[in-house]
Amino acid sequence: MPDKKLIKILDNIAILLEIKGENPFKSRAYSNAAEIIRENQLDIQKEVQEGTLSNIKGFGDALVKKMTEYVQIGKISYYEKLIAEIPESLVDITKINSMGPRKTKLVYEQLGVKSINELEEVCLNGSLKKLKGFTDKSIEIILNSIAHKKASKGLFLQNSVIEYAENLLNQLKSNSQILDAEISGSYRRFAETITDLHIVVSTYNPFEMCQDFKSTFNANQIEKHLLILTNENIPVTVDFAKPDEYILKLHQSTGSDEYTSAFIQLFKEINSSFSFTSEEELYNSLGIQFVPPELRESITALEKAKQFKIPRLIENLDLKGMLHVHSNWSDGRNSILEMALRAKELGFSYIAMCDHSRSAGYTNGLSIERVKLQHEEIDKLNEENHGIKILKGIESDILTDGSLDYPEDVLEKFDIVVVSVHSSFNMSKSQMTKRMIAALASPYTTILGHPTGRLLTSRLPYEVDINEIIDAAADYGKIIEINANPYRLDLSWENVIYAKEKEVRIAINPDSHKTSTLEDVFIGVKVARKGWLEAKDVVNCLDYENFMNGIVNGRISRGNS
DNA sequence: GCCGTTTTCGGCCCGACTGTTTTCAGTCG
Repeated sequence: MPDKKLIKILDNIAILLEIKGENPFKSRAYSNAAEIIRENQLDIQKEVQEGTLSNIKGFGDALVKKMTEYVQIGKISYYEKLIAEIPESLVDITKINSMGPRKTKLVYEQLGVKSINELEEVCLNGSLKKLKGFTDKSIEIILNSIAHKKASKGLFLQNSVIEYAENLLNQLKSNSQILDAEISGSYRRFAETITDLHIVVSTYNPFEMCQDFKSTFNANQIEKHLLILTNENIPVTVDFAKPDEYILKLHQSTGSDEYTSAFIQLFKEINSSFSFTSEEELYNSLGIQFVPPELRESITALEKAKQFKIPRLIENLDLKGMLHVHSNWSDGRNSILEMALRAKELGFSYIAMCDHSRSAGYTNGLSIERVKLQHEEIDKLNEENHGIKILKGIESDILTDGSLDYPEDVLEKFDIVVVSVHSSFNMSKSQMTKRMIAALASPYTTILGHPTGRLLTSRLPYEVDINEIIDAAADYGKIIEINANPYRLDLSWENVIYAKEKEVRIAINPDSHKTSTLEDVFIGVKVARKGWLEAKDVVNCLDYENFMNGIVNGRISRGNS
């Protein structure tokens, strides 16, 4: 388990050095060290004690010395000195859009702004506009970004609480007097972001068990509930119930308010029993079809359940192809073969390498020459036969005019082309929509990547008419991706419902940059389930032959005999 | 601040966009 406090200190040093205007490469050395610890789950204490830290690339004499100090006394004096010089809170300001280190320094020195609230104040009272480099437009961007940040306060990504939630659950389940326990609430429904965790526990002695766990979790007790405030700052409620109440409580605390109140009404009309051994039995007793937790958002699901029209939703095992992954040819960590072999381990029979295209310079995007070399490597790997087929793909930038990033004679060499926006996010809605539709119109386009560009809790989607994009994808017969990166989940499940209505086919893609995140693809399956998708709606549920015949060979209408 | 299968010094991730810039600095992906 890497030391989160240390990672934060290193990241903060990097930003503070940038604000100070130090050598950017010195700053990068610190953020790089933080990244290495995070990525490799490095136990710094162990490395220091065993004297092995200096063997790790990225830790030179200076960093080893600072890490040793941290392990010995729990702090780094270099950092203490730095934050005595520049307020640590300036780090938060650099997270606001258009506020880089230089502008952060400027507003601090000229206006004494040390916090996001103070930044908002100088935006509103007009004093920021007097500074060089700030205009109405940039102030609008800053205010929007602050508003989004405030609105995201208290929201957690599923991904960020999963480890904590499961540990808690295991701790509860390991007690012999606890018969069953499950996380309910918006977490179980797989909401995009959650505000709290709710756990329901089955036991013959609710009140006693509640008391027993009170000290373990350092919690407040209200009757048969425990309220835990965690280090992660996410509020947790643990609800202890007797076995005969357990299923109803679990069910009641899972659905949305709208869903649950409609369900309770139905339940009162029909049922006299209150004790069930499973949720399936509960639904059965009402004479309606079982509704999977992901669908328990609106009463639509309940209506469909009455008509027995809930489809068999897609499951992890339905996926056959891993599309849209990156390798160390662009900004990925692992080689093509490493990515392929891990995908094979996860049960996939084909993988499409989709490294960045040439315009994405910061990602080491592929020049035309390097595309050729990569294709040679893929051919060689396929000849060697590693038990998984490797497809030649690309994630092509959609340029500002909507064109793709290579000439036609290069584009036609790919098996699949994922097209994505990575630049000029601040276009008007109509311009951005037009740009993306132009990309969909290209005969070389296979899949539209992360269609709204949002980053959950940190970046708003760019302005785009997503329904118009989905309509265009339907017209052109193009696929849209559910980008399963836990920060993106883009398309959102609501957009997926609309896409399904329009019969747009979906790809579930991890957009993974290393072997350890290939499993993110299964997070995308949850989004797909929440969007009512079946295996037949998702192109990477096709086996290799059908994918090649139906998607790859049918992609380009001309010159592809 | 890190690194070295030509380097112990001189590179290290680049290029487009934006603003008020008439030749450049800051931000972003």
